[in-house]
Amino acid sequence: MQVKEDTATQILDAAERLVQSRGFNGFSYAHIASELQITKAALHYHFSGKAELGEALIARYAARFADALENVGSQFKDAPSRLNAYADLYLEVLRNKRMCLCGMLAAEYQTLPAPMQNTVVQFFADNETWLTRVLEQGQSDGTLEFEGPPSEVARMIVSGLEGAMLVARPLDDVAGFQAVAHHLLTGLRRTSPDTSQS
Amino acid sequence: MQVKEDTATQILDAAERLVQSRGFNGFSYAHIASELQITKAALHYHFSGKAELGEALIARYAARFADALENVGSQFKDAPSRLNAYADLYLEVLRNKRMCLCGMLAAEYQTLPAPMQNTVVQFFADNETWLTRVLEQGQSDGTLEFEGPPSEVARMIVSGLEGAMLVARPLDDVAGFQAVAHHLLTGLRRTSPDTSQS
DNA sequence: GTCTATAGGCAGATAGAC
DNA sequence: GTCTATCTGCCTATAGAC
Repeated sequence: MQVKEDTATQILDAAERLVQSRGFNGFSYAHIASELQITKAALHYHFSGKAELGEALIARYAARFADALENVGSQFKDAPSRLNAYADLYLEVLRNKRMCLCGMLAAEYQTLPAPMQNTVVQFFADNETWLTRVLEQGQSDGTLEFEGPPSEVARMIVSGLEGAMLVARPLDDVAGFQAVAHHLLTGLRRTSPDTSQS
Repeated sequence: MQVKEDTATQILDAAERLVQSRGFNGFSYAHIASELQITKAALHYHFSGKAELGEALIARYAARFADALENVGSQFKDAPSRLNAYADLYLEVLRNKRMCLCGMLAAEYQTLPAPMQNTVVQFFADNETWLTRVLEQGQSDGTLEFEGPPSEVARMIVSGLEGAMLVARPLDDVAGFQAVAHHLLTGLRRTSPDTSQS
């Protein structure tokens, strides 16, 4: 592994952390420049403008997330385990004291350049598609049980996890996030521990 | 009712709408001024700075929300109805194409002045307290059934609704929000409609 | 209460040297 | 690739007239 990443990657890393903690309207080229000890002008060499940097940011994030989903799919075979692993992806982001990149951008949606808006929407659509398939799988093999269309439940999972991150950060309550994730997912398990009489 | 509200109220109304749609870092005094057809300087007469305006904004929003919760408590007596009415408060905000004020500020939390941060946290705490009481009531009288501490379920409801708003706005999908709210709340009802054979 | 005028700073961005 | 220097514009905020 190289000791130092290339500048473009360093810029993306810094920008990503800044957006996930402060929002797209809450950071500037000056923030990144001072952190990397280079000038603002140098940033423009790598990313022509803030909008282009933002697009690159979402593209990399979405690609990384897609990879993570693929890993989840290969490491876990049953639907409940896949859902747990999915929630753990969010948990790791929160542990780094960050909001989901696209969750943050969703809040600022109305102020974003159109290309960024479209990519944010695509991110949520892709997540729901993946979740829908997992839910259908669990419903078919009997490991999951729920009412209504799987796509609606998928939306509930995405919404619940995004909202749990959103609320957990001001409250500085990682355990609260985990509790919400647990409640969201255990409600879908067919083999609930012991709710009624055996 | 008066034909024209006083200027301070008009400013709060405009600022509220702007923050709920664009975020605290996504609007400026210039936006409000042009909307109300007055100058930026006039705004400073009513609210000395953006931070003070922000504090006033949350204070009014929280007071209004507290009133709404009181109304819900007096209009509906059983826990499931109260939860439905609670979710409808969020639905109305979304119908106006807005994000919950404190949900938006939660995203921008790290960039907010300290007094605003504290009030945002208080908002969520108050909501969870109210919901916890409703959940305890429903659990006692048997209209609700769930596992784990009521406070955790309260957190799940707040998180789920906030997240559902967050995601619904970019997707422009009010129906999706309603579906999520339905799934979140029906999972708590003891008398589920007809999940198994009759 | 609202205005004009302006201060002082930071934003995103560019030109051109090295 | 990175720099210095600079531009233009918008930001929050203030002074002082009306």
